[in-house]
Amino acid sequence: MPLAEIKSKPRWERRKDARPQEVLAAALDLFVERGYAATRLDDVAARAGVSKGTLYLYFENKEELFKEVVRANLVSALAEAEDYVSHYTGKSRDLLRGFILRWWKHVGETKLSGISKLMMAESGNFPDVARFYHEEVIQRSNALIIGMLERGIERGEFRPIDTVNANLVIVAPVVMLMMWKHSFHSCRLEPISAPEYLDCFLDLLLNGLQSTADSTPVTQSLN
Amino acid sequence: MPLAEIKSKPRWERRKDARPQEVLAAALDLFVERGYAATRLDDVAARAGVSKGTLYLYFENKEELFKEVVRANLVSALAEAEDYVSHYTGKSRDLLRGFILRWWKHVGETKLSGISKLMMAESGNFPDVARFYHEEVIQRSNALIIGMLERGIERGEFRPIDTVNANLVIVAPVVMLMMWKHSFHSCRLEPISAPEYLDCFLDLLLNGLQSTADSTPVTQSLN
DNA sequence: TATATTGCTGACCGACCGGTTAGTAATTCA
DNA sequence: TGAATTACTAACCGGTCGGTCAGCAATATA
Repeated sequence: MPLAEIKSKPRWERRKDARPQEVLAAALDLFVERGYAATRLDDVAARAGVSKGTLYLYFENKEELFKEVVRANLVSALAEAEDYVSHYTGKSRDLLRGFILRWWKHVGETKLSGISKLMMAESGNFPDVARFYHEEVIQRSNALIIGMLERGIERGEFRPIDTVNANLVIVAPVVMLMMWKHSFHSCRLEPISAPEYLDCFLDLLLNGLQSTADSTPVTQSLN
Repeated sequence: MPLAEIKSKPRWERRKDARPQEVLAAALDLFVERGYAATRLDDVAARAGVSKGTLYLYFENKEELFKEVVRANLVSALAEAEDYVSHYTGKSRDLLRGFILRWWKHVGETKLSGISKLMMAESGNFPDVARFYHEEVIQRSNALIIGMLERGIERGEFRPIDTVNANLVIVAPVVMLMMWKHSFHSCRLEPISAPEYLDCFLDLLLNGLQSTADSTPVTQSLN
């Protein structure tokens, strides 16, 4: 019914307010699927249901679009995590476990994990984006984890260790899990089971951290 | 002295035997520096001191060139590691520590770490290369580490744990260290100290693995 | 020195992609 | 209803890059 359609529907609509959100959503999808460099703005536009020119009405260029995607998703998730940690009153090991499991739930097992993967993968080729991400996400997350480790050591719950390096060692398995999800998925016959992997990791980690003064057994649980 | 040069030097030489090695060396450098997709064959050719056309005399295309780089470097290093492990007779914890430190020395702290990073970063966009790397490198390395964990558990040196997931958890900090070297180096004021990081990691890991039956203290050393 | 062989060059092709802009059509307002 | 406004489109531009190929020049041979 081409004739009817011409009457009923305009070829496109003016929707100034809704466009930015729709573009951000499309961009998130594609950046996660293909990475930064390999994402074509033509495709972002198509998925958002607009033409490429429209992107440039709302975003300065590819880099700024990407930054907005990060701000709208990861930075906000990080703020929530900071809130969670600062209000926690229980044992340090439960705080650390809780933080890691929550981070996995809110980032790792969602699309957002693709952003972390992408940054590890491509920051070398895009120093400006790298600096932005390092300041807005990485440094804040590092401070958070180091703080938790210091808390545990001060309270005699953790062995005294090198917190700066331990932070990196702790982050590594979580980031790697996110990366695997987005890298060799086409090769692995059975994908990694995140709950089992995290159980195994937390078991090793918390046993490795435990102070000899604190003889409470390290229990495992996913909540 | 352009006139003298014309007499003394030909504009180029025929060196059929040396070319492939020189191209492989140049390709390794550039793949490590920029990643797979971002490496231009024109640049590889320039660094190898030949024209782009020459690359195609010795390698079918970009993908095959990359595979040859991997074979000539990583696959051979892996074969040596397999040899080391199969001939080891001491304690499992020392075997595991020795394996990790050797891997760091032979791969992590050399250019080769860039290849591991590159594969994590781009395998999603190049499924054929991913499959090749998964079969030639990842699966073999997994088998090696799982074997060491089983050895430790059988001998009562390690707690009985989920070896498949533990393998991934153990690899993660090492791979991440390799990746950091090639990703946010432009942001970090002081780069991560690999020896301290690995010390911290091995301390946490070996304490986390230790069986209660085996009360020998976990000592630290870098050799 | 003349001829044959072949390693190598570099100009070229076509597809791709970030970014621009002239023009068009949906909407608003008098 | 007509004019003014502006959100939006689509064709276009310049630069890039993997891959090709006709021809040239370095070597081998005689």
